[in-house]
Amino acid sequence: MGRQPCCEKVGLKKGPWTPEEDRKLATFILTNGQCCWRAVPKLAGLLRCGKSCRLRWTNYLRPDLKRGLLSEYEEKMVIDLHAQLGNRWSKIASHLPGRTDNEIKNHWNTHIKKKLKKMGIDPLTHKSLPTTTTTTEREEPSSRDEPEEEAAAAMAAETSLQSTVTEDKIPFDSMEMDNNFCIEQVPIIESHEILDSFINPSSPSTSYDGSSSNVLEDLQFLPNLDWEYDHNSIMSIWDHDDFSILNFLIN
DNA sequence: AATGCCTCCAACCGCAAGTAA
DNA sequence: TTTACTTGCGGTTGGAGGCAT
Repeated sequence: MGRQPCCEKVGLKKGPWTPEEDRKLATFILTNGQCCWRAVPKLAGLLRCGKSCRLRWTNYLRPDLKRGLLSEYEEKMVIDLHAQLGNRWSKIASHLPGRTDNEIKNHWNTHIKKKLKKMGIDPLTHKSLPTTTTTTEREEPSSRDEPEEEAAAAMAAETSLQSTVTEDKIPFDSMEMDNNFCIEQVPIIESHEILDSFINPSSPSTSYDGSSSNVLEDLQFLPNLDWEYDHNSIMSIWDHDDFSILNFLIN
């Protein structure tokens, strides 16, 4: 028998998520936690398939995500881990707190791959490309946005980095740092953690315009939930337990 | 200013793996 | 063991925005 689609596709919305859809999904997850994704769109009142909801949450709405470009340090980590693990993006992501497999995969394909090629390193094997490599074999000629000096410096950095890589040991395991974060270990996020990240101004913003200080503002969460509270009011209820906070959110 | 090309990344697709009955 | 279903993963695509001409 053929594989069934993940959901009834007829009448389902595709493409970019709207702030309203984000708000509905986030509200649902806040209220119910992460449960059966297949049921989420129906229960949350979304015309999306469960898969799309899961992806949106894990790649974008999840409050523990970092935003912005990978730091130089994170980039080195990715290169190191890729040398060890290959294209196992989720495994690589599990070593980088707050980063998703999709984000790392995109960054690899758009930035790191090119960088390595310019440095004369094969991004697949992490070994030096043959010196006879022609321009047609490379994806692009040396370009306007990366001067030779920068490439040389990056090469030097990479060389020192590679010296730390061994066959059987990943040189740095970020799970040991900070809060022992690991993506694979956070299927359920406590409501207070979600709220904390939403409310904390240092939390990531969405891509709508990046101008506001938190996701709630970006999603226009407050007005749509008929909240009569401003940011300070939310902070003032912070000492309450989870249940009362959820009631506050829902009612 | 208009047009075309390029880059980036959010989101989709299909398959694999895991799990329950 | 088989079947049906859910979730996770990696490859790919499409569109928005930036840049060059």
